[in-house]
Amino acid sequence: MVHSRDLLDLPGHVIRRLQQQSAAVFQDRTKAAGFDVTSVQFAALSTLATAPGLDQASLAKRIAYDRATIGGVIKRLEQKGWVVRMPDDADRRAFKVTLTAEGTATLTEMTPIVHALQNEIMGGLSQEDQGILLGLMKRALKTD
Amino acid sequence: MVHSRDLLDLPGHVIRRLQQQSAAVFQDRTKAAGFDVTSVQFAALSTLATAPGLDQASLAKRIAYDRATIGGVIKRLEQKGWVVRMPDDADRRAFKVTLTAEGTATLTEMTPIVHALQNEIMGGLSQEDQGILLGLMKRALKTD
DNA sequence: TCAATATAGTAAGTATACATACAAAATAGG
DNA sequence: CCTATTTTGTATGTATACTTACTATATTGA
Repeated sequence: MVHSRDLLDLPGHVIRRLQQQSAAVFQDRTKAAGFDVTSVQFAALSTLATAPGLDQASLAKRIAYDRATIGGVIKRLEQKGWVVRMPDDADRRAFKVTLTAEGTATLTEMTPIVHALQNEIMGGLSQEDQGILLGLMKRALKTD
Repeated sequence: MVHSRDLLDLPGHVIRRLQQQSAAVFQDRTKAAGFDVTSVQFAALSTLATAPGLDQASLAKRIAYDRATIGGVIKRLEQKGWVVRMPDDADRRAFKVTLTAEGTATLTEMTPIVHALQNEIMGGLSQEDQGILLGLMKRALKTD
């Protein structure tokens, strides 16, 4: 009996499914609006807009990624012409990452679309339930 | 003002973080118990225990993956000796996937550990809040 | 100051994830 | 019965994600 729990009763499984749904909605809506961007790339751009010249390791910490992953993300953002990497004079190991004019413009266009699709991520929940869900998820994050 | 929303106010971002936390807890706890398994592999094993001889496409549908991803997962489970693939006599395109004796034994050992770690995934939430959160997440899934 | 330690970014390896395309096989429909 | 469509599994390519290891550089502490 204890043994026969359905996968949908395991939070881990449901969270994975929700993340899948979230990523799919993000891709659909941004692509439909003419953008070729992932949610990770958006998070990076969004953070860099607030903190221009941030180094990769600090950026990784802010959006909760490891350095290796961020390296690839930045590389692709650079290839798209949305960010540039400049050597940090104060620390020759590090690169300062900054949005380009095009990156800034694209982010400005994308942001309202990304905000608008958030409601869709949580399916048919009422606004109130969405608020409760978001609040609980934030509290469930150990590094709030 | 509308523009300055924090990333943690975007459900998509929080869901991604929660999925990260969930995967990390899963890895830690299962590894500490001596198992080398991912949550996806567990979901596959768990489903195959209920439906022996299921083909890859059907398995993919049940745990919400595409066929390409499941192909790789099954391949790795096969390499570990936990499942076998047999040609389906009724459909020569398909393979019937079944747990081996070792796969069944391992799943039996792992299951209580996986169930036990679920509470940890949702951090410091009370049992009641965990229930509410799980319920809301399930309702948020479009394909409930 | 100088050796021990820590940190930044990269590389390599593994494991998801998904889109697209393909060959082989099954099914539907006229 | 035969063609058009669909489906199964695989292959390829792209993008996360994380671990371990490595080089270059910074920092710490005796």
